Amino acid sequence: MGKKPAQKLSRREFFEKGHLYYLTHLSIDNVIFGFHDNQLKVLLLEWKDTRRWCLPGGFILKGEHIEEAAIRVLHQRTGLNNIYLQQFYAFGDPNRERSKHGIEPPLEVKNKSWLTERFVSIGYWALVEFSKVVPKPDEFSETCQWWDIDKVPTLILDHNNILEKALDSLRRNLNDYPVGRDLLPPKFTMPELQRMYETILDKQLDRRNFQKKMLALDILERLNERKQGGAHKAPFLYRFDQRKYEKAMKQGLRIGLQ
Amino acid sequence: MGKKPAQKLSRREFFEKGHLYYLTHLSIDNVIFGFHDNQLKVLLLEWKDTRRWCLPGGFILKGEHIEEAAIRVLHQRTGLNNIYLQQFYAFGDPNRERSKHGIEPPLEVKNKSWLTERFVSIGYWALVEFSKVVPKPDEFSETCQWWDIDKVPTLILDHNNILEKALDSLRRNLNDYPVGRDLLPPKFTMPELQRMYETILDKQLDRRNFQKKMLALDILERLNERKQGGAHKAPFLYRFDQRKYEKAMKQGLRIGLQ
DNA sequence: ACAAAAGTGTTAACCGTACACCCATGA
DNA sequence: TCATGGGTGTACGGTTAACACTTTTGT
Repeated sequence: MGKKPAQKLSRREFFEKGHLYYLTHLSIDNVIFGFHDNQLKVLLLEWKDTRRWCLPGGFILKGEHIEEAAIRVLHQRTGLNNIYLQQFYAFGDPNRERSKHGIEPPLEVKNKSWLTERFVSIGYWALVEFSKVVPKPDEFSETCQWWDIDKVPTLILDHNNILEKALDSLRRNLNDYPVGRDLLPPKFTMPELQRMYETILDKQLDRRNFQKKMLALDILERLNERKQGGAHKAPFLYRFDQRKYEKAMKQGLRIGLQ
Repeated sequence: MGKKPAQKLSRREFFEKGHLYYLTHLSIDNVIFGFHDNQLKVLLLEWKDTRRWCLPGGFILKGEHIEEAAIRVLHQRTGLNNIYLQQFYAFGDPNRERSKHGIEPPLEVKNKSWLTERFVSIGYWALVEFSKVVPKPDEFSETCQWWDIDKVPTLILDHNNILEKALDSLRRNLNDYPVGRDLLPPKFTMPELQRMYETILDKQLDRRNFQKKMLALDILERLNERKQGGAHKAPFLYRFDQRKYEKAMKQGLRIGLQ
């Protein structure tokens, strides 16, 4: 008890016996951001029964650090490892009960399941490289797919609110820490980096000042290559200097974008 | 069940039956800051049995918002209402078990109590007016008193770490939101306000530039009184403009102190 | 040749910082 | 009258924001 179940629980066992392995009343919700086609995206799941969308989440094993749990969930949905996760808020409204929102466990276990109780959820956000993700639905969901951040439908429970708060936290983070490495491919152009910032901040930035600021941070390395194939002048490719990036990650920056 | 217990639980009932009223595996820890004698203070409790110090904390009733729980705990220890509380982090190390840190429930209920399990704790910090607080120990503690922030002893569990993180969060908050109203008496002088900032930031600030910045925020109102009784030139008294303070609280500031 | 995107440089306004001067008060 | 703390103003330097010009490329 308290360890990882020796074998995967069946759906029914999960409802009936999950509380033997997982912490009750507590869940994790991950807001997984990606960037593609000049759009900020978020990974969502669609429930099998209700056909409603939600954030990828999960529960905490009894011997597991909550961050480990978040990492595990992230890995299960995206296949990715070594991802930067940021805890941003705990959601503790007493109305956070699945039963109050039309999300019932199967009839045969109703009123017996730990899942009908009220849950406090701890929110994490993550930034991932869009192209590397292979979205995998979990056993309760039909599909797992990316949504444009401004087209997200009404989600279950307070998940829209959680997403909102995650975006807030991410934006606040933008001015104090470097970000691009996790959202962009290893090599990228300055205009691409700028689009990313503009998309997250939902704000237009001056091309020339942006370039100066980014270079002044001293975390970028310009390569002797240009991105070919565009319709116009070929822009230089850049990559992050790993060492300097890590350092900036630790001690913070003060970017101050317009 | 799930409601507030009709009458206060005895110590033994609390250990044996607490899980009927409170969420298991979940606790609240409050870091309550005060300011007095040019010192930042934090309110701590001393356990009866182990004589060790800890942060004032508590548990979440089944029908209670986690923030309500934090407010309730704050009220019980300080007697204060309407206090600004800020959630700053959830602590989820699986080693957060009382039993692993020499904090055992009474022998007669050992191994039967929900309190021996591992707990995830949600941290809140609060700023309170030192002089208004009447520290009240809870039923498990001997004393409840203020400690200078730089003289805090070794606390139980990871409470030193929680305190550290709370200070971090408070400092980060300082540059984005107004703060003084909650830590200072209603009328205060500019030097007093400056000492408060200096103490929290642990940094000396230029007197003249500080004054300019604070006034530029446009949340202070200078009164036609001066603080008498000091050894030197009598400084003006100020108070916060409530409406403007609230507004700044919502939309944030960008102070940028040296 | 032209439009559109990218690279580079210049300037003026603003802000943060350092510092000087005067005033009030108690010893 | 002197030391100390408080109130107010100025000047310098660096940063930010606004903007102009040139280069490259596909059509």
